[in-house]
Amino acid sequence: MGRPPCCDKSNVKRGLWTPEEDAKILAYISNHGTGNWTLVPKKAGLNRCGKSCRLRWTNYLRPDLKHESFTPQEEELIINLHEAIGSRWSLIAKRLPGRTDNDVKNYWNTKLRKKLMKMGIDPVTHKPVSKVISDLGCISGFPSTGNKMGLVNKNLCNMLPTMAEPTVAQHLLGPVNAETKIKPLADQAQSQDQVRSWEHQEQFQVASQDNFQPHVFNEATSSSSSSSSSSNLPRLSSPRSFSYLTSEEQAAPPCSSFDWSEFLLSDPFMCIEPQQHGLQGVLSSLSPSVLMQSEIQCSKKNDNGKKGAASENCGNVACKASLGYQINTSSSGNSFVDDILDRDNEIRAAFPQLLDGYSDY
DNA sequence: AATATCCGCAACCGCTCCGAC
DNA sequence: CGTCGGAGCGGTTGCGGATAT
Repeated sequence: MGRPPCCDKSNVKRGLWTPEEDAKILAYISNHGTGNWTLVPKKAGLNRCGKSCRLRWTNYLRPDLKHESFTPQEEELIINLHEAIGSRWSLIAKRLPGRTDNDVKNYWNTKLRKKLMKMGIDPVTHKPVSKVISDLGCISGFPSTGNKMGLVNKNLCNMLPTMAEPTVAQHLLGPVNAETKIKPLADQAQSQDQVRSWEHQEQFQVASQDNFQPHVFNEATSSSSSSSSSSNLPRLSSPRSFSYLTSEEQAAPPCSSFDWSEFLLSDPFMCIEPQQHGLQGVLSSLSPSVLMQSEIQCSKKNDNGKKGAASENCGNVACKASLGYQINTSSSGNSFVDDILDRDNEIRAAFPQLLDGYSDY
């Protein structure tokens, strides 16, 4: 049984809002504030769904909203944040004072995506389109949907941004001076809980335009250590933060060689608990930076830190992170696609039951 | 001038999250 | 611990204006 609708859709007005309706909702909220949105239309004398009222307020009527066009700085920040965390518009919007998630999303879909494509950059992976096509062309030997290897393929696609190089910022602004490279978010964070708390808004919010600088600009302008910055604002690093490991992390031995069987087994659709296959070991061997980045990606479908932080979901992401790390540090001459195919054959030999019921490819 | 197409934005839809009970 | 319902999120749709033919 599905959930009942929040209101009787047939009896509420839909579509564009009139100035009179706007005036009513503004008057009501200025007197009572925002509270229970389901009660707002009734109390404000509007024949609208409460949800519709909330959207109208948050996306258009809020007094702190900016209605002018996006600045180049905002544009740059959106691109960098999209590269780092994907289409999490609400999180991106929190870094852009006066902008809503809807604003950012629309701006991305109508302007930035096309702009990147014109520049030959894939707006999903933020990689040059030619590289994406060549990678996917190799992978396309797998069936696209409907079987388990298709899911592995999907995981690989999700992972692609973690390998993005050169970066969009470099395309836009030229190469970054290596000496002024920023430290990754993870290095600035005191704990993973801090990152989670950023995700949960309070510290993630950027209050003033003074603090608001895309990190590429920070790279170019910070003279020495970014850690000495007076601002406590966290800066999201892009997925390329893997290459921004601290010297200690770089010196540390990479995590034990990546185990493809664990990667495949960790696929949630495999219905096998990753912990049973030593994933915890993989997790514990990852550098904090890698784990932190994983956390951000993982939180896409698991925002709630309470629920299953070490569950299969994060285990899976940790594997992706591990894979990305391994690829970036691999000295093997093979492409990662070749490695996938090789290892896949091994997996198929070792775990024939995994492919029961699925056709060969 | 009329029509077709494109584009940007506001709004909606369906889903998940999360707190209250 | 499970259920319920409000709030929030991301994807999609549709309208209206701008531009091209």
